[in-house]
Amino acid sequence: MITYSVVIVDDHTLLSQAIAAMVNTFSKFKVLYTCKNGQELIDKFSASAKYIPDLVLMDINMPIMNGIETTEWITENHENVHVMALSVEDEDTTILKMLKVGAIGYLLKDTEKSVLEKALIEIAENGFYHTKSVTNLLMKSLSGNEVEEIHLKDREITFMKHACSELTYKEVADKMCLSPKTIDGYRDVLFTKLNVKNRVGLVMYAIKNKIYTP
Amino acid sequence: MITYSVVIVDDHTLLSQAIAAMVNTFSKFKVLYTCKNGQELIDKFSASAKYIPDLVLMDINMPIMNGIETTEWITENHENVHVMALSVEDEDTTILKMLKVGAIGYLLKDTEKSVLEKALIEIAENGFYHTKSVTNLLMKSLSGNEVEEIHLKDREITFMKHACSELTYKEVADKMCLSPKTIDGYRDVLFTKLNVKNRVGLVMYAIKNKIYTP
DNA sequence: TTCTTATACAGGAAAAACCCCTTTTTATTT
DNA sequence: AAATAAAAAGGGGTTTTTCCTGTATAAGAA
Repeated sequence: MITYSVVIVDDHTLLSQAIAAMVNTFSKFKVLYTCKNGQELIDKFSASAKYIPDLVLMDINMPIMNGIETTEWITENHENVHVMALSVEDEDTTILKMLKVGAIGYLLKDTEKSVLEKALIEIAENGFYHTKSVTNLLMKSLSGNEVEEIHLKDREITFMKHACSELTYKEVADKMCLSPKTIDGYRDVLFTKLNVKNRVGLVMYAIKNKIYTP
Repeated sequence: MITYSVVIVDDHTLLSQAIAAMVNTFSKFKVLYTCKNGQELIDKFSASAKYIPDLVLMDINMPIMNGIETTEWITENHENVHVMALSVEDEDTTILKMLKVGAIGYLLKDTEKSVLEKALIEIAENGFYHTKSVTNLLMKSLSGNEVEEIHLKDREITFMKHACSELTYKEVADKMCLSPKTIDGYRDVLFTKLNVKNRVGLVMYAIKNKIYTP
């Protein structure tokens, strides 16, 4: 019987080790090793071909190099390695971003063991796996409004972080050594870019997109 | 050899099953069952004495009945059951709240398998386990400023949830069927109660304390 | 050089948020 | 029923935010 090699990437060591233990109980799969972040994984891949698995189970929120960047690197450099995203959040845009950079599956962490096994088998044998919620999401995204890229510049991000505080805009301006009117500009640009109506909307966007962590 | 029975409570099924698998590899421990939230656990406890374990590994953020409430119930009704908190967040106040209601240990989810085993053994045999960060925290809390209880009423919480949106206060007033002036009142009371200066402060408090989940 | 383009900044006005203090209404207690 | 406490609402003010439109300036492209 063919066994597929699996690598797990997750900054929560306990979780990754636990999933590793679980995957090892599946007869068709064998965990090669686990990583704490994307950088570690790339280092491994680059070190030797024997560290390159068939499948990567990838958490999205990681320090140093997150799941999206890492998945992008994998699909660009090792196209025969399959990546399945594994995450606690079912935020629409996050899932889409993962699929966009080449993940072929997306599982929420609150799934059953048997579902995980089924997903792994399907990926290994057919090359794809999607939970129903992802399918729905894909349909939503295909039918109509495009999920366009929002590119934020460094200064906008800095401003947004300051906006997630109790500072007034004038105080933010002081911190950034800019005129309050310039800050007005940043804010207005972000309002239209991110499609929000006021500062609270800005704060929510920053939090949802990990620009600011409460 | 004595084996200790363990129950795992976590709404992320995958994680709880994975941890269960891991705990079962520890020779001294045996998982009785897993639960998705506090309510399920209480139902089990109440159903039969054979469902009452020696140890509970408890996640804090759960729907229906969270880790803090559940731990409180356990320590009140089954004082010989030990609870260890298991969480991704190392927010000071959360850890303190857990310890306050009777958890005897606190582990962050990014710990090593071996650390978990050591922790379980220490709890089972000595009845306590604290990671270094918790010890630090306890010292901080003991030396000085008391962590005083902030009691929020239902309407204040409802208001706060609405404040975490792009609605204006006037619109919030409409939603709650109150005069804008009453909303003004709620806001001002919360500002002093929670020691924040503006709406963003309110939003941050709500998020940090899981009153609103982005 | 001239034409863009991006960035920093301004004036002004209206809306919303914030603050303090008072009154009415409703519920609770005695 | 009267006293008291709490919740809801209002008056009127200042500050901040929001939303326009428009200008100066420097850097890069034609």
